[in-house]
Amino acid sequence: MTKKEEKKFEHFLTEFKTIVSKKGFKNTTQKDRILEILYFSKEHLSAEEITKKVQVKFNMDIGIATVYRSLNFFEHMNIVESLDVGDGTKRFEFKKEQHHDHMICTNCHQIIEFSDDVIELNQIKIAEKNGFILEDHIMTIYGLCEKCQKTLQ
Amino acid sequence: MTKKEEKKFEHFLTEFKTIVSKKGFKNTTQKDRILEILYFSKEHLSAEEITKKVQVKFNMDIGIATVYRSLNFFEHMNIVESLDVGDGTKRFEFKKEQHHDHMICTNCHQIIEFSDDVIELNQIKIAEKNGFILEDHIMTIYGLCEKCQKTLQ
DNA sequence: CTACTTGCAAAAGGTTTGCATCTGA
DNA sequence: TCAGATGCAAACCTTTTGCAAGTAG
Repeated sequence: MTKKEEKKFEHFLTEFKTIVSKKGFKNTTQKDRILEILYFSKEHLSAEEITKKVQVKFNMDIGIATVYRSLNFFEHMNIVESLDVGDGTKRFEFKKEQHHDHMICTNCHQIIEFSDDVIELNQIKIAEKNGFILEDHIMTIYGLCEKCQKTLQ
Repeated sequence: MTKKEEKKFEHFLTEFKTIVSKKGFKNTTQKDRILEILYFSKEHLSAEEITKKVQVKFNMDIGIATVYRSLNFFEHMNIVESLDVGDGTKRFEFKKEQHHDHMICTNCHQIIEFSDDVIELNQIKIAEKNGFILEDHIMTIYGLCEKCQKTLQ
């Protein structure tokens, strides 16, 4: 990761911790580390993977329960979102500024991210039409990726 | 359910059982009953709910393992699909002719079905653009339904 | 007959919870 | 100081699996 990205993260973290304090929660090293792993991860991580990455990168052992509790906390704080890939575990990712959706290979579980304005717009329309207050949405396309198409031939 | 719907189901079941036989699998009363419950259910059912409904409607006890195995079998046969509502259980529904997506209330977990041609079309485009062979897709919108908007005020 | 199914109970696997201890503010 | 956070282990829940017995074709 570049110096610039690091700065960006540090800035985000400082701001986030202020909000946490204001809401009466406490900032801890554990939360910081988990967040840092999520922030810089290009993959969607499971709780167990996060635990391991924290151990490797920061030489710090965190209880898996703490990881789950932090993840739920971050989800409530709306800075992390979870995703069901269909491999039996919940996976988490840092919520980027711009929304995106996922395309998942049913064979190798590889995840490709994409975003599409037309779909975004239509989701809003549909929610309105049904009287829903839109909170979030998941659009996941399942299929065979190019690599697996060849492998399975 | 009307007589006409019953006829339709019987016809479907006969046809499906022929395919099952051809593929070398066996037809059983258990599978028939589970399928009948799914076919006529307006809700998306969990394995446990299906087990209970079979017991009530047909006065027949089915092991939960059998229900799960049948459900997986039906999914492979492409006549049933599963859905993650976010309440900790997998839910199943009979695959209707026309595809539809789901809008789920994050408070009461009520499910509204909808379909939207624009979204369907764009999914195909996105899959193509990324070299995926489209198999399936999930489009789920999360929000607060009208009822819960009032309740939570 | 015999390969596929079922049912039971045990196992598995992910996630949550109770509780004593610790710690940030 | 003390409410919130952590870590451990146990508990929970849903789903899967091994195996002996049953049954469709």
